[in-house]
Amino acid sequence: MFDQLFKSFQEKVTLTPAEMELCKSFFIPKKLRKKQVLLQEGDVCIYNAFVEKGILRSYFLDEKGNEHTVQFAIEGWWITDLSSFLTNSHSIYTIEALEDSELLLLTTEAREALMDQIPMFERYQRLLLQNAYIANQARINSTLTETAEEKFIKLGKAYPGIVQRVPQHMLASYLGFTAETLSRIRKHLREKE
Amino acid sequence: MFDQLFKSFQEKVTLTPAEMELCKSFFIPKKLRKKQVLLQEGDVCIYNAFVEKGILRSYFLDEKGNEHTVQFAIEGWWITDLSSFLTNSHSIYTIEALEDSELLLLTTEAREALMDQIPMFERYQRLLLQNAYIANQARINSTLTETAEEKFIKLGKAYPGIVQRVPQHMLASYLGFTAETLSRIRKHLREKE
DNA sequence: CGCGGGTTTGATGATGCTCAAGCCCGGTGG
DNA sequence: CCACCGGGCTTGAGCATCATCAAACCCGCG
Repeated sequence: MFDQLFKSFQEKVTLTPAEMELCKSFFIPKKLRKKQVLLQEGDVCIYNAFVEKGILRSYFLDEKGNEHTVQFAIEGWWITDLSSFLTNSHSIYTIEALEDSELLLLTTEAREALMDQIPMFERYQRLLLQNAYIANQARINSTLTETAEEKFIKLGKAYPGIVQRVPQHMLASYLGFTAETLSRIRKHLREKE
Repeated sequence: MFDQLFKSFQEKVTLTPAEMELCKSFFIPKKLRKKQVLLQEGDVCIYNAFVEKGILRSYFLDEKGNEHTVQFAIEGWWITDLSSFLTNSHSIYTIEALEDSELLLLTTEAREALMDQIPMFERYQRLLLQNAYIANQARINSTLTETAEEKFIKLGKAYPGIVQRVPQHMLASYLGFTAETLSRIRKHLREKE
């Protein structure tokens, strides 16, 4: 149940066995079926979710009704609406499971308590935030400099696990173009070889 | 000299007068003339810079030689290449002054020391990072959903201080389009009224 | 006064979007 | 077991937005 989580800890910080044991009590295990929703647009996001198994995504709708995927999260990743979670504001995002999934949830209070009791957990959280910030910066640069085809190729290289497990139109909405465009890109790549 | 910095502290956390006094010794005051460079592409970013006076920007060049502005920073803002600063990697960005400016610099070591000695400073840093993350998320959403004209209007509303003080082509490169397009957008907005 | 960076304007073109239709395939109910 | 349904993917035609390239203009500064 906590395999992926502890693996994630160990990649960034060092926790004692006692601390790991203590951790367990703060997380709420939760299973989601495919298409079930963890956070509904308009609600306040009260959970930081860690994915033990499965795959989720967050997305929002613009005024024209177009879907924009913000993030995917597979095993070993965190997902939440940080803006809503941190400021208790209403979220514009929806977070849903794309496969049957197993999560470990952390409420705001549990997170604060953990940071108080285990200093290394605060460090872990800060490192996560730093990495997320840097990844977002890279994503902005990518939208400014790359063509649709380059973005898709890069995504495939960076996250092959995601490209294979997710419907095409969601990849397209993540990369910032339409499903039709992605279809044509794939055709073009096929014809190249 | 520290007016803007202490103002920024007070907006986010509470420091005792003694802590404020202690802080001062960790910062390195630095003046930059217009067009002078704080961080050169290829170097490792060793400073977190706080702007007391003036205005700076960070930018990078893509393979075609096009300039992309990443961030502007006016009085009361921080600017750095966080990715390079935190991981000691070579920066792809250049940071330069757009006007004669006065900065307060924080090295990696000074930052760590301050976080050790003043817990509220660590909280302040975390809040900055959170805000930066949220702002980046909003910027990504904006590029996905808005037209060039909408982006420009929004920028004017959000940061009128920047729009007035910065050359047009830098605004365009920040917003993700060309100087010619921005010129046409401005013409269009003029003709509307 | 002349230079040069920044901005404007015009003509043309590429990239990706929209709308519409057809196809493929897996799931469901008769 | 088959027919049907529907979601997702593909394909095509026309179109909108913005980029590119080139020229002219404007204006502050040396």
